[in-house]
Amino acid sequence: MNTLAEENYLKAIFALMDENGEVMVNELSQRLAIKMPTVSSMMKKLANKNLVTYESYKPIRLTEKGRVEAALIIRKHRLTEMYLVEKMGFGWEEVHHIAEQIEHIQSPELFAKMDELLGFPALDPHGSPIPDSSGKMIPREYQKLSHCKTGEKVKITAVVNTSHEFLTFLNGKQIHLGLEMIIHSLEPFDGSMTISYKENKETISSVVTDRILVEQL
Amino acid sequence: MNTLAEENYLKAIFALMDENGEVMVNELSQRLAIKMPTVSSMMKKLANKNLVTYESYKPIRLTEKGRVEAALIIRKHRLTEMYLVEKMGFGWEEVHHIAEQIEHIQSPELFAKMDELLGFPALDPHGSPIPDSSGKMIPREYQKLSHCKTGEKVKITAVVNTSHEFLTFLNGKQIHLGLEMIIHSLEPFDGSMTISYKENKETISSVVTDRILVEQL
DNA sequence: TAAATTTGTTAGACACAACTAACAATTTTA
DNA sequence: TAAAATTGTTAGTTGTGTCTAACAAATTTA
Ligand SMILES: [Mn+2]
Ligand SMILES: [Mn+2]
Ligand SMILES: [Mn+2]
Ligand SMILES: [Mn+2]
Repeated sequence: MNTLAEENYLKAIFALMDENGEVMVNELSQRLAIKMPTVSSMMKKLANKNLVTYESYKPIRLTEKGRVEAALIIRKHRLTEMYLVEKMGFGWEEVHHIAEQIEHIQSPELFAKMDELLGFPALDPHGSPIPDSSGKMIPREYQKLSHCKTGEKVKITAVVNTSHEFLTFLNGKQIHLGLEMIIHSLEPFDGSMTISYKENKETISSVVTDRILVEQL
Repeated sequence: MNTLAEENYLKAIFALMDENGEVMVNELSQRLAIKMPTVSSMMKKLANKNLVTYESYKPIRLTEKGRVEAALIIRKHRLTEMYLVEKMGFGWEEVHHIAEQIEHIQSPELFAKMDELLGFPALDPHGSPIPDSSGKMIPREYQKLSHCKTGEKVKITAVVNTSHEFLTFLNGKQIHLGLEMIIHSLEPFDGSMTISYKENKETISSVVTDRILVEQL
């Protein structure tokens, strides 16, 4: 069994591999807010447990075993978030920090029950896919809203960042998953975008459009 | 904030004070399956944090602060057990080891929500009182079934031991909270008791009758 | 290519929470 | 009350996961 610290490293490596392909000690250090020497020595430990491949000064990669263990923690995280929103009435902005703790609970029964009560959901409340119980995850190939062009009609399928502040900002603008919108204009100078949806017309910065994933309608 | 280890010590001291009044290093050591020198040094740490009173070779007691912190962990434990049984469909024999982990989750919102969804329950699935959010717990002074006499009619109000094995044993005999029974006979030699309830007539040992709490009807 | 910057490792320290071995105090029993 | 048993402490060790200081390698910039 892996420790709490090990589990958090695995999850972070998984996310960084997803974003950038390979992972440097430096990146992992910043992501986890843990100093490089600590990360470096943890990588030796994880390599020893055959969860990552790692040689000094070379990039880090999850092994297949490591990838599956990371995916199963992410599964617990996302099932929990979905359960908290759908069955307990929490807002999508409230659940991440609770799931960050519950993802480490050791109880296959608990997560199997959540899964069952939720009807075996494919996505979490932020639109991210929930890995199956063997660790398989269907990758989402949606595009960033920031990459869309004027005149396009799109539907929000996921958000990239799940911080309380970002999601509360979206709540304030009544922006949520499934929302359909038209791109009115795109400011070339700073990438800010004017969109319309329902009765709203809003201008949002590229900081926001970079964190929203959409599908073309 | 207290560590996981500290929280488990506080809970154990609380339970032992409840059972025996005062707590010896030895008892705590056995209860937690942690060697005495470790317990001894932890007591210094907890005394330093003003959670217990402790002097070498003297019995351990929780301070008022320690008592409240212990009660709040027990509150989280029992709310969780109740939630798992009432809202998720677990059996009363399945929930203790899950609650043992979830009791350490730091999220007032999560437990407030459980409490609300459950309608602010006073008792957990094993009949134990749930402390309120200020750490107050109404003690319930039921008597052990083993102390009852032949001919008495009683109702089961709580079970003392919440191990999977004990509760599964009770399930097998269709014994549950709220069950009313008549004491047919009591064997003086070994304390075994013959009881009848519904269509059942069973003889149960004193190991069992010691762990069942009842009220007189 | 040489210097500067960034990235990473090694070495040594520390806090926490566990352990064993040895010894000391307290309580029970003879 | 003396011996034995039980209970508890002290001292020193271990493993985990963090840190800082110092140094080394790799990459970027001049
Ligand atoms: Mn999340
Ligand atoms: Mn986590
Ligand atoms: Mn319990
Ligand atoms: Mn616990």
